Amino acid sequence: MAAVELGNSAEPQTQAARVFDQMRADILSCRLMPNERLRMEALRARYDTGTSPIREALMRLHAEGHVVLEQNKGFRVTPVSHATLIDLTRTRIEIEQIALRWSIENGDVEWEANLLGAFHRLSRQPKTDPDKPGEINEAWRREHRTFHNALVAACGSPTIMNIRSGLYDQAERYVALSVTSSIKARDDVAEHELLMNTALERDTPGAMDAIRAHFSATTDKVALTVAADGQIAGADKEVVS
Amino acid sequence: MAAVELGNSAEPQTQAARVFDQMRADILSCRLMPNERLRMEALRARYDTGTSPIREALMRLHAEGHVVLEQNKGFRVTPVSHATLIDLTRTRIEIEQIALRWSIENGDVEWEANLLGAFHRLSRQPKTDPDKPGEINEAWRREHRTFHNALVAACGSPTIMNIRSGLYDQAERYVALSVTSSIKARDDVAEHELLMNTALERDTPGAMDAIRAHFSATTDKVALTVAADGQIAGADKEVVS
DNA sequence: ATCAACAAGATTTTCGAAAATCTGTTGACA
DNA sequence: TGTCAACAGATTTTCGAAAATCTTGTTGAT
Repeated sequence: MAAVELGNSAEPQTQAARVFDQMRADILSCRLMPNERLRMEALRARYDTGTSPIREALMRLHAEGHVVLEQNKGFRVTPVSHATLIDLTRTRIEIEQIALRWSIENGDVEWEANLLGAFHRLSRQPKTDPDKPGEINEAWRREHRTFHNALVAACGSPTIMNIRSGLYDQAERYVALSVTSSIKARDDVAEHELLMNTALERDTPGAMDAIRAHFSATTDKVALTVAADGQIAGADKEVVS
Repeated sequence: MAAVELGNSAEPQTQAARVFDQMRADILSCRLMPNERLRMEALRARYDTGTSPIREALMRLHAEGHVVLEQNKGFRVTPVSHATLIDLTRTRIEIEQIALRWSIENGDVEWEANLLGAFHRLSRQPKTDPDKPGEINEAWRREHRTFHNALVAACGSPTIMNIRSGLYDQAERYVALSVTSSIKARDDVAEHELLMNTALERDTPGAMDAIRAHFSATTDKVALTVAADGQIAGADKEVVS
């Protein structure tokens, strides 16, 4: 009766967990657009499973703030707004500063080594996809996340790390919305290098400034895409199977 | 089959939502003890509903960190530990400082008035239950929460407020564990008054110190109850119907 | 005496249909 | 012509049983 128990990656997963992961990825990458209605029937077809796992996944996504829910009116992908983006950024700056401050205090040689490695890998990745220009390079996104994780990895507080990754997820959605816009410009590498160097030199005030600058710059770019008043183009539509 | 449809407060609720609220309250107050196993059958009996609503509620509680889940081995109330309490407190101090700092910057007359009112109501509540000494006064707990909310109500950041209330919930569980211990001692009123006054005077540095002191003091009391190494007495048991 | 394999029991997880709820439209009445 | 009530269709929510999975206790071989 032994299923594929081997170590592909994480096969022995429950249905609901699989749907949760996939759906979450779909939302964060905006394959499911903000404010899009999520109908049971459509989702069941899309993820090929029963209603219970779908419902469970939606409930978890709801608790994490990725979908909203109205009584007996079903689920929607959490809408985006200019105000939310501003608030999110402001908060992220604060949280990230805490994490980095603690990381600088606690970081050991291992942390330094990992950080250097993560920066190197990131700096060698092109930001835009070589094949499909205008789209973001998937590998770059992975390395970018890894770099920022490495930066605060030594912070030593699971609670802060949890909060931080939740906020990172939220922000990722806004970035995904803006990929169609111009991606080029802006010297990311220099910003990341500054972050790394101030951290390695244990220059806490400098690192705090670098964090603020980096996040502000990112947001300014993204904010252009999200209309100051309301919705994003393409929302309100149904699930695309 | 018609249940109690009357309008106590917010009746027209979905089953799962009701179970979620009740169960959450049971966990935060430690009527469901840390690390306690949560069996479907027992929960269905306890909350008088089907498996689906229970499962949904558990999933949401899982996402909020109130229960943990192992593949095909069911759910447990999230365990407590000394280390977690320390980390939680450290983080709460930082978050609360941010919220209060912003609140002091943005607070208007309305905010000041509410804060004064909340403090007054809190100061007039006895901390221990007049009937059952040794147990915390339910009204006091409500007013206490209200006061701390009022303190940061003007912070203007939904994101920070969300994070904050999540941490408050987590902490509440630890406080509930320690109620059986000595509650008396320690001049809460003075601490809260100091918090209020520094805030009203827009003395941000003073308020930051007051926050740190207040949270540290609370935790020191609670920490005595949670063994430095491991579990709390009475855990590991089953659901008590 | 120790360990592995097996079987019975208990528990979680999933499914599909039934029940409850909401939305939009039609038609009657003022 | 405008308002309201009732109906029909669509959707969410719940239930109870079936399927899959894990745990525990027993047997048999080394």
